[in-house]
Amino acid sequence: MQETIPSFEAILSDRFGAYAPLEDGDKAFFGKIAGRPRDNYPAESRLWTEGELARHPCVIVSGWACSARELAQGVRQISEILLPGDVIGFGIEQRPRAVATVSALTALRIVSAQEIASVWRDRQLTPRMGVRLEAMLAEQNFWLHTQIMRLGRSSAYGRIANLFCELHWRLAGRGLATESDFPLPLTQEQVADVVGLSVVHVNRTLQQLRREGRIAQEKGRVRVFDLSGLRTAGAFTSPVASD
Amino acid sequence: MQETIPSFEAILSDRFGAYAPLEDGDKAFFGKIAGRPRDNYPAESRLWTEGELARHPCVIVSGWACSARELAQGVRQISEILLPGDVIGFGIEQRPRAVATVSALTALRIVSAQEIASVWRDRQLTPRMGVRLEAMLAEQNFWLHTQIMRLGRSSAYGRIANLFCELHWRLAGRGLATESDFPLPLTQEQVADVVGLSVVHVNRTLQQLRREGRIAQEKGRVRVFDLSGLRTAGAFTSPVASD
DNA sequence: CGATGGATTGAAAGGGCTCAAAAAGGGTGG
DNA sequence: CCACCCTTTTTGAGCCCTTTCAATCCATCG
Repeated sequence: MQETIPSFEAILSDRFGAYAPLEDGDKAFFGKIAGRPRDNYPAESRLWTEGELARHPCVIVSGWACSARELAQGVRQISEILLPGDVIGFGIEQRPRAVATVSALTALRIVSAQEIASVWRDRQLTPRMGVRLEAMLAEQNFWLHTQIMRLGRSSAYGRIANLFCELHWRLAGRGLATESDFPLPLTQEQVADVVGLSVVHVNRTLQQLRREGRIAQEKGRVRVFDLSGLRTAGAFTSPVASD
Repeated sequence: MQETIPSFEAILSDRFGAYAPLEDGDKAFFGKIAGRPRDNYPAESRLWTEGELARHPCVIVSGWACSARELAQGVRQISEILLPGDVIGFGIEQRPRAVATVSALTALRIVSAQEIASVWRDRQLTPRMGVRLEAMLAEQNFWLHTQIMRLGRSSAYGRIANLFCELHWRLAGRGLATESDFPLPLTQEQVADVVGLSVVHVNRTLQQLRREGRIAQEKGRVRVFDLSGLRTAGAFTSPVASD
């Protein structure tokens, strides 16, 4: 189903190159991280718990994760989805304590990346990378605001449309989605925890989106037939001026 | 109604002293900022617009502000409330472009504080202040996650109870609230834009809170009769382990 | 071929919204 | 100090979106 699977290094280049043009030193930097052994986590396992002292940052190699907050008895609200190439627990997330619980949504592979913490501290030493990290933080923040807008002022239909636009945009930026197609390896229950709806209603809303010919779903992927229409329906805005 | 109004410098000390003990150099730092002339904005005026290139950071001297995102025709969702002592547009908010629109909720007085940007860049030069800024960012992030939980998985009653707990906690931390009393200079419409409800329903929910004897309202202040009860009702958690 | 987790469907109840209008404040100018 | 205007708060009633509770269907897997 998925054409060419981009290598982890390619994902890193796409992800960070978007913020500042790549140079030779950068390749070495990414290579060092990419060369490290992976840690594996099964779906729905927990990486960090809110309130704990956080550990060093790491990067997602493959699989999806999320940060979330939990209420009593299995009620949770996911605040952001973390995709391959995203950094977990960098900057804000970990100082002094984890601000949210991070857990795997699918089977997850990550590598640790302590150098990100030091680049962040000594911004002067590697200015290009420092700028990227700031921009990355800003973008992450942008998506948090997006999530707030989604939950506060959108119908179920708009929430899901908007979420799909976000996922498409973010995945496309690192070579993990095509023009009209992106992976969605989540259960409807997990989607419900993102958009703050019941599973049942997520199901019905997805059906509506399909019935109306906006999307199709097949084997963990979503095909988008009318991206601009979906963006209008979800009142989607991207973090950059251009697209 | 309000006992002793803390000076701006006192607010700054409370706000930043919470993250790292104050020393002599800090007083000079705060004094320099506090000595600067104020800029004034009327209620509901706009400081920055989402997507614009941001300017240097500034600190709120008095009044409340918010960052928000707007949809068509006057629909908006406030993502965070900014209180006296809070920094506007520092770190994340401004690089490379403003992530949200910032506007005044009440009459607002601010001072510019470029030094915050430089402290942030050269973390090594003033490590104590650097640590504080990181912690402050982390706390701000914590409240964003709180807002997401509020909007995604709470009833109207829980949302407002939780919001009041947050405001009480944050204001108390800078000497602007007592044990059982905090200012709330917002219209019900503004509250509605925070908690993602209609004005009408905010009104009814406030009535319910009053009828049940949890709170009382008088002249722009809220008296809390049973803080721990309110916290339970709103599933409130604070950003620090202790309280 | 059961077993299991996920997707789907039906029906009823509820919470929150909308629309519209009245009541209550709060300023302002005379 | 009063009259007047504009904003904010309050109230009523009906509707609709979303939830809840149960069951059923479906696919994958040992």
